[in-house]
Amino acid sequence: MAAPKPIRTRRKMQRVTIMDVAARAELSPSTVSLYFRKPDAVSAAASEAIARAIDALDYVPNLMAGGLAAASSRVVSIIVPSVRNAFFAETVAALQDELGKQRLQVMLSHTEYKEHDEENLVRTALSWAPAAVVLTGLSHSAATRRLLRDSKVPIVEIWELGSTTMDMAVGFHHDQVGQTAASHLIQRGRKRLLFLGARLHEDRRAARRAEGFLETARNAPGVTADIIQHPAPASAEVGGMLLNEAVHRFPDVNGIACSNDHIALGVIFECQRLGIAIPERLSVVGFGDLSFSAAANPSLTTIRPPGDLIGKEAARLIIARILNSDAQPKQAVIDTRFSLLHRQSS
Amino acid sequence: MAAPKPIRTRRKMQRVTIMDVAARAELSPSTVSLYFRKPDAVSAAASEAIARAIDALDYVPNLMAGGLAAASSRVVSIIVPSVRNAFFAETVAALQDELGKQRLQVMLSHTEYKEHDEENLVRTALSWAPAAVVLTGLSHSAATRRLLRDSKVPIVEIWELGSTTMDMAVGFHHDQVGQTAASHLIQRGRKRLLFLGARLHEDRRAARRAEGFLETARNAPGVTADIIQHPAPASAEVGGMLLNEAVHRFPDVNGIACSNDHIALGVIFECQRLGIAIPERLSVVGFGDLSFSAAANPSLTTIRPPGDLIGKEAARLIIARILNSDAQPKQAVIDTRFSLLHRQSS
DNA sequence: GATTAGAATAATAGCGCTATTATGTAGCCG
DNA sequence: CGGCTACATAATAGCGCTATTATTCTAATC
Repeated sequence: MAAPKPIRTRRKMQRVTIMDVAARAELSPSTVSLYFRKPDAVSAAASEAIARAIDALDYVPNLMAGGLAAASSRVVSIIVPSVRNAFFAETVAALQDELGKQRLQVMLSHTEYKEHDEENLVRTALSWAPAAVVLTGLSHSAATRRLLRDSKVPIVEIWELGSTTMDMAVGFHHDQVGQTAASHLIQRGRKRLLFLGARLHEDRRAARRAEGFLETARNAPGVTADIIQHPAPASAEVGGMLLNEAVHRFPDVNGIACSNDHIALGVIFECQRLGIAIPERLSVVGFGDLSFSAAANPSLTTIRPPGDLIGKEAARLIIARILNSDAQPKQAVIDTRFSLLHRQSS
Repeated sequence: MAAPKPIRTRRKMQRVTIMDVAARAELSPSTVSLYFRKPDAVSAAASEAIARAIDALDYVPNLMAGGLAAASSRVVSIIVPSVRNAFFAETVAALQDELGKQRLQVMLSHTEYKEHDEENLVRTALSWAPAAVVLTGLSHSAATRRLLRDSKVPIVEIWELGSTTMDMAVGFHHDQVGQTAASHLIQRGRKRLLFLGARLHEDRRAARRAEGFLETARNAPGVTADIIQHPAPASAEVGGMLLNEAVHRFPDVNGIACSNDHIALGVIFECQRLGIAIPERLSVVGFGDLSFSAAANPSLTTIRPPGDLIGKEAARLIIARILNSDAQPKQAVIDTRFSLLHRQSS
């Protein structure tokens, strides 16, 4: 007489699995799986039976099991400096919209401008065997680069263009933004220029805009230019403080470019308080074209970065790469440019 | 003579697995797994050997395999109306900071205020066996509720409080915001009040603020109040348009509450253009205390919702629930309140 | 020094799904 | 009408990890 077989293992589990669906539809699990992955390969009758079973059982697929079996997931990992920042929020939103259409999920992380955190975030991102990784900017640690290269995952670097690219990139040249701002102010007859910047020590892209600005301004005959900066994140309050410092240190200033529109808005308000006429006595150029810029008084001349387009193009590259996964991956660099919106403030 | 055994299956795989690490450290995979999950249970010598092996091999754990085996993941799924919206961006950032400390990953989705999309997003979220789900607001479809209830996953509803809660909630009462704005204007001696709102048909929380405003205003003796709205999302531009409509339709208006600070900013700019003195002829109250509100000219009286605190508290509840997963889950409702910041505009 | 609790490590058995291969079944041709 | 292709479905064998159970190995006790 055999000893009663003891129940040995007890495992947690999903309530409804693909096996339950298959049983109810009187088909094999393989066919149900196929129904999800390649619906066209399943007959109409089978499809209907499966759909009914799914509905009746309220089946929710387990994407972790699927991803493990397929050795890949439908997750796209996005790492931005900050979600609080309207620029990146716009790009993230666009990415999510476009990727969502292909049933790709967004996993979001932010570095809060601490670049050395990026490696950990990338490591965690790769733990999910993502379909692609989106990074902000071009400067990444050697370890981060190695991790990503070894993983063979498609990479898109966004919001900045430069000389090197890991895989794909979508963005624009920030030094050109600074150059454009300077050129515009000079064209408006301004000779004493300032760049007001926030957090330039951490925000490399803003720093590059400042450099481009200075370069163009100092190469122009009869024009002088300087940078005034503040370590805090950009805000209207910081903009007001910077404007005060500007008129104190450089009373003859007549052209100002700001690292972004928050700063510029602060400048506008502070000039109203100080009775400095814009644009008569002082021309102001911003960066960002934020939601308030066109409605400001005076309306703000600004340089608009195509945050939305960056997201859309990045998504397009990712999707193209995924659909063409057998083909030789080819590098892609998309320069989205930017546009100067000339309004009342200059 | 046996036929040569043909190679049958070929599978994609991770380059370095926990088995490789174990082999290199001359330990079993179990011990390596333990090293990750309960480091204290592994001897110092073993820990060191494992750490060395991980480093040498550049091992990246596969969280999908881990999640599948453990029947749970370290993902927290967050569903907000819009990441473009500074309010939610702040909360998402705070959540991410706090959850990140516990090695919990954020998976983000947005509905763009289309409530009927929420069910699909929740379904996808649940496919990852998340450790928790965070939803915005209290109104969810019956199917969404059922999905979530059946999943037994901890739920936190944020940014709104009301009579019912699915599981846990962190937020405040939006009708009280409207009441506070109205009371404040009345206290400042204003009798002809307006609420300027954007997208009230989709943004239920803004609509509730409007209701609260109207209720309090109309219950006050000698006070009249109306709502003017615009279907577009809130922006300074819309604010300017609404102010124009306001002074046209109600020339005697002397107190305005706005559905948020973008609207209020537009009102301020438009009043500057029209020569309407704030606060002498018109008092303005906003909602949000956005980055520009304190720096505006005049500085904007506004009601500050604690977006950051909401994120922190939500994270706290989630972490507490996860750490106490064996205990009876207990409902929790946290009223974060909000605060009126009295500045120059009223 | 035999006994044993406790700590550390190892073996075992899947988690739920997909990719691959195998099988069955029509449809078509010479 | 045998044989072949194309299509639909099923069987098979894991993906890389964790939870459980089993086995050591140490250290403490009498």
